[in-house]
Amino acid sequence: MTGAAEPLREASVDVIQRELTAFARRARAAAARVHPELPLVSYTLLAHIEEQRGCRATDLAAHYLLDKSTVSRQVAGLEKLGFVERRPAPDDHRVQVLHPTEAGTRVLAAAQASRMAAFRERLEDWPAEDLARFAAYLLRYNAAAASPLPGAPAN
Amino acid sequence: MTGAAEPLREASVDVIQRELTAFARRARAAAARVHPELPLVSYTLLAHIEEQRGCRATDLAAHYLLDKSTVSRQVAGLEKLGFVERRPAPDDHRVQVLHPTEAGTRVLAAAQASRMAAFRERLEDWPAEDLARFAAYLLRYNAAAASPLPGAPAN
DNA sequence: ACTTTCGGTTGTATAGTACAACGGTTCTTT
DNA sequence: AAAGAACCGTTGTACTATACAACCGAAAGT
Repeated sequence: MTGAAEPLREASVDVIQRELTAFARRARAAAARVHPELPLVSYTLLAHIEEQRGCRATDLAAHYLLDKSTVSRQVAGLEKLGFVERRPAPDDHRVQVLHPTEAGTRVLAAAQASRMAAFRERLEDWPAEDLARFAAYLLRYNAAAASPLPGAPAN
Repeated sequence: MTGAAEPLREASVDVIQRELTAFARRARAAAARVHPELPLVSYTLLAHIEEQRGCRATDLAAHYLLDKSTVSRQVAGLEKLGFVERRPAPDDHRVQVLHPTEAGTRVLAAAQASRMAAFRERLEDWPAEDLARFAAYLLRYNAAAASPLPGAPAN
């Protein structure tokens, strides 16, 4: 067990828990404010698609821990908006490779820019060193969260 | 302007942006896994109610940047579950002060415990120093995010 | 060939949220 | 004091995000 004799750790974990939760609560509303054009979470998916220069729906589901159906609908939405394009894979007829369209790339760039601007403004007066450490912590935390806990039921 | 001649800052901000977003995406699902009993965001509201030892719905809305109607329904849900109680304010007949019930306090404690456990497990092998710094960064970030940006339209 | 497994879609259900309209209350202003 | 404004909360409606389960077609394993 993690020692009960470490109140400092406990307190830190508690704060982290609380603050990450607070952030999560606000995130959606904030995102909607920052880029109302790109409806939603699709922004993230589109970003991933673009970054990977083409990927399958299953990859998205796996990477973001989303259900297939959710991804399917999100992608359908993006397609209807004309931001992604599906191309059947030549070798495997089951998969369809997703690519951003010209419009998709454009809108994504715009959304990323305003998003970045919002973050930059909030982090404006942070020393570079703290920024770097904060980034590293988040990466580390999320990496741990991504892999299901060892003993978890993983349902 | 934040200097364009600081690629390190940019990179850090980018990572922070991405990772916080990733966290936000997963948070809800994770919360549902950790405490399915307490339907979700309600957990946060209930926690706030308890912490404040009684508060009004409007306070919740203001604090969490939620619409009145959303809070109204959340509270209604919590009440139906028997976790909060409304008491009319003696002085002002418009407001109703929210208090956790016995059951509410109990379930909240349980949820907090399992939530904490999950976080603790994920943060298990972090040095205490890093935990403390991570917590501080999150506090700082959220404090900045809570106050609407100076130039923001705030629509 | 038969059966799994895999990638994706669709049906259905639920949580969370917003906006707009409304009903009472209380406070302001004339 | 009467009229109007501001405030607190609820309800109607709509939409996004999400999951689970059932399904279809294609591919891989036996």
